[in-house]
Amino acid sequence: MNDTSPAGSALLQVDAPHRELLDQVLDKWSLQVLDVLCGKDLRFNELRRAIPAIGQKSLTASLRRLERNGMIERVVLQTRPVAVEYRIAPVGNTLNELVDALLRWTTENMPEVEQARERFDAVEG
Amino acid sequence: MNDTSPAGSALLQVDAPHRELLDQVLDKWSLQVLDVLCGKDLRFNELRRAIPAIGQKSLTASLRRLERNGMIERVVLQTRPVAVEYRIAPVGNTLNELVDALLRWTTENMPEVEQARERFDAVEG
DNA sequence: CGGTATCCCATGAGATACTG
DNA sequence: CAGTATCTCATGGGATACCG
Repeated sequence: MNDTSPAGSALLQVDAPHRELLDQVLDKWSLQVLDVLCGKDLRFNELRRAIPAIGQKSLTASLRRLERNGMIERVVLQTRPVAVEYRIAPVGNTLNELVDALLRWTTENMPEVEQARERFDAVEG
Repeated sequence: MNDTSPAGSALLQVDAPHRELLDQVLDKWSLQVLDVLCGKDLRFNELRRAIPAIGQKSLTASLRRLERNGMIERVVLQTRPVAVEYRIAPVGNTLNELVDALLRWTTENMPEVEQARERFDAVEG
């Protein structure tokens, strides 16, 4: 690759399948759903309580998307009335490890980020 | 932590500062802007050509956000007419390494993801 | 060249009501 | 309990025109 070739990975382009997958599993709510399910299996309403800010509609959409991509499994327990349990799939666990790495990155770099923000806001203030 | 404690990292909650930082530097376009700038420094219109799908407005917004958080630097070259160059900051480079890890994850798990999608789509068809 | 300003629309997501 | 259906609204982002 010489210095006139286009930089950047094609996998990150908005229409690329890899990028589409990232968008579907790392969206606003799925990040958190995945995270709480890594701790333990939970039922629908337990998830709602674990993530108080989420709405029914968003939780349902997030669960369906994560299930469709194989990150979690939906288990219908044959009780009366029926109960539904969600559990993390192995591949979902590997994704969560990367999310944890992102979280560690934010923690390590937060001081530097806040200094940058102060400098920026001071100029354009 | 026993098995009745709430699962999940508080840092991922929607109003947490760490989460807000992730949202600001990993949004739809910033991911790609960061990526192409990791290869080489680029001017505004060079960035537009490197990311054809991006609009002026989105590019400007993305660059400002990345600059404010210290991920990139905006350098005004004193030429005639004035030129502006954007370059990745060290902290931006460390972030890009994590994004690369995410991309590798998608590549490794794409076959399994596609199988999961087929199973899901076959049932709810 | 490197933006800013304005209008417009599609999507995400909250609130609320209802159902097997 | 575990959703579905509907309405509404805020935000992101595309298109276009203009500016120093």
